[in-house]
Amino acid sequence: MNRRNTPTKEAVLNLLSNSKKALSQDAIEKQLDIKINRATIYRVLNRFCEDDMVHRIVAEDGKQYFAICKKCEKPEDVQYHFHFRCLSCDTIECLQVPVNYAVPNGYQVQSANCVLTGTCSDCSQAVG
Amino acid sequence: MNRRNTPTKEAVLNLLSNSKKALSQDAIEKQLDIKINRATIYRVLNRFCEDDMVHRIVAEDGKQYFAICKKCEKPEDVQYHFHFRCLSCDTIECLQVPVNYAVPNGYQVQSANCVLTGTCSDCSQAVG
DNA sequence: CATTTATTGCGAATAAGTTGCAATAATACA
DNA sequence: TGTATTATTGCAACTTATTCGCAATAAATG
Repeated sequence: MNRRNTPTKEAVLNLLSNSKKALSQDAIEKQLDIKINRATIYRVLNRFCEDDMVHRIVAEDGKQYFAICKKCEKPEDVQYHFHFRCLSCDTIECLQVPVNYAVPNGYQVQSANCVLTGTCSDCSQAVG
Repeated sequence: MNRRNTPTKEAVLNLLSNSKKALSQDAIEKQLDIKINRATIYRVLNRFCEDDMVHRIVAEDGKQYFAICKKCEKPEDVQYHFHFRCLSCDTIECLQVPVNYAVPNGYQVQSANCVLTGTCSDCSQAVG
């Protein structure tokens, strides 16, 4: 199952690389210049996740969001970080805030999905 | 919009009260003795959440799970806590582990949804 | 250039959750 | 205790996110 390079793959990866926010399939489809099928976008994203190039966030709305962030490049340092969902501008971003936890004996953690929801700094300021 | 007491409401509340795990609508429907419509269960659960009797967790599977836990009784102390999703026994439970975070300036947090996924203590031991 | 097979598009399927509407039943009050 | 008010319920239909089967397309390899 060797991976192949396709325009689709490149386009999605570019978009994610240049985005400061985590993107949903929906958002990706809208922002792409080229028309790519919904199912294809999901498949490309799922492959990225399998290959650990991208991480997946599930927000309180139950939707999946995808992000590449600088911290992902040094996973030893900050394996899991908080995400922030802004209800005002409806975006999700990676925070430079590590997730610290100490689970009770016997629990084995394989992954963490931590999302804080509220108003981001941009939108908080916009009020004043 | 005063709340009324109904058998449905009581049954769901009882189930949640006696459950050590967070339950999905699906699980609730199955565990109930009486047959209650899917939509009704959701409406009852949503009302519980509005009234702060129950809290809602969204897991990595994108599904909603509902729980009453002791910590919820003293929300000042431990407002947010981690949840644990066990892939082995397919359950979600509240951990007595508080969520600590320090968001950057300007961010306003309204809620937190933090789920750790892996193998719970029961299932970890089951291997040996 | 030909072969292999990963990738794509399409349509349909699945699953979670919500909504409109009419019927039912819990509460308040005469 | 009977009646009016309206919260709650069941049903069916709808929405939205995500996946899947399948045939067609197009990377990679040699």
